Amino acid sequence: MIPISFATRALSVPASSRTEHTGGVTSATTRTVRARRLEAVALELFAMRGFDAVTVDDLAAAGGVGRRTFFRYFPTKLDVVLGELDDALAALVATLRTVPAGFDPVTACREAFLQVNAYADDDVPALRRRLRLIETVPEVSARAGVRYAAWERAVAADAAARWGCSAEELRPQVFARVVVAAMRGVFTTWLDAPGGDGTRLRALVGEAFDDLGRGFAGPG
Amino acid sequence: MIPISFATRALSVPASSRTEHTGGVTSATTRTVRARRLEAVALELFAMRGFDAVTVDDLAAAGGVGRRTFFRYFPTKLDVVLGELDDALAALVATLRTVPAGFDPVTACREAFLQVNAYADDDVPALRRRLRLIETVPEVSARAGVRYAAWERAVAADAAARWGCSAEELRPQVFARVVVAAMRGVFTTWLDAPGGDGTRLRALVGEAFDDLGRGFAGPG
DNA sequence: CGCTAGGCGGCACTCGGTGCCATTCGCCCC
DNA sequence: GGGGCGAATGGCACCGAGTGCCGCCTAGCG
Repeated sequence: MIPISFATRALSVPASSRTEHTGGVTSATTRTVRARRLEAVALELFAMRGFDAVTVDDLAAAGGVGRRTFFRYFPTKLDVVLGELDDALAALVATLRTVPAGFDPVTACREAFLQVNAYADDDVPALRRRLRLIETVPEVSARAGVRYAAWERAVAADAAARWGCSAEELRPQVFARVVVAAMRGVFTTWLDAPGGDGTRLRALVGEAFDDLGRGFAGPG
Repeated sequence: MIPISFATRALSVPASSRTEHTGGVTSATTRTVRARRLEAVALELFAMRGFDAVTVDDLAAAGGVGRRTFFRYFPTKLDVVLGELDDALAALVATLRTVPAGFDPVTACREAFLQVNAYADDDVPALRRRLRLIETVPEVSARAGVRYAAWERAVAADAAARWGCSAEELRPQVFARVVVAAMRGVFTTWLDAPGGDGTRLRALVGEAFDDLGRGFAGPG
């Protein structure tokens, strides 16, 4: 994650960076660098003025990029907030694969999600800002739901394999949705309690999976 | 639910209904009647041409209504598909209130959701069409998520009261999200299995709550 | 040195959604 | 019976997101 200072600096240099042309064949690394800067600048603007009050033109201008180019980096204004959710999905799938077949889905998913949610302390402020935006702006939250659909499919497939049933059956379907929903509930709780750090987040993930494992019928 | 034949008929009479003016103080019943017709016509068009290929102008014209008026009945093109979700929420809350305080949240929610999902056989085809649209079009699905947020708040409040804790704590937060997610999983499963009727739907709801109550750690 | 490929970005367009405002019509009161 | 009154209507203009098209510019290569 790019430190905020970078974003602030970029904001104060609109004209010079405006004319910067990487031009021609842009390498993949250059591409992600630009995307990250665009992202940092955007989050900065959203935090300052609010999501709705910032137009895509603003984002493009502040990032020193044409409006048309902005949409080549992000399919949607909403997706700027969501960031590298797809990378996290890949990590999730990879971790699920490392858990031996003998373990039940709850255990497997607990491991996988603990892994995915292992944030360094330096990344926590940016994460909180991002999640706050997701929670605050309904449209962004909705878009997150769309992106999480792929996670649900992955979890359903893994669970079905471990239970020895089809992924279309009720149990893996419900389990998959429930796991992702639980994670979003964890984020909400973590976000609303002040001063939660990375360790606290992982603890909450663990608790949530405890609940999913033993069920909600018993006492807390 | 208005039978499909009505919608088809309305589609073939654009000009005459165009000039129909209820005018002046439209009663609440007239209003819902118009909304329902608009809705039926829209679902018909969506089914024929696909959601994206139908513009709001099309919907308004087919419903014999100005474009501006259309947006007075539905806040969004997406919401036409979602229908009377808010009425269902009210029913949910009402049912939750009737369950005595002694019962645990899982039992209370089971009752409430069984109640809410009690569809007459006549309504099932329309329901399936609606749900199919929600499942197929990602944007609509996302919008459904936004609308369901109110359900989650209601469930969280109820669960917190029964557990004697705050609604901001982890358990009610996770439980609320999980319950709604489970219901959406139920819909998916029910929809994808051919020939499921209202009874089958309620059976799946029951099964899902069994899972939520006893947890996913044990065997199926 | 010219060619080409590919990123860039301006331009115009579509469509969803909103504010504004004149119109129209039912209803109530005079 | 007629004149407001209030509410729904819907036309119009406008904004912002997203897309297709196309000319431009630069790096790399023959």
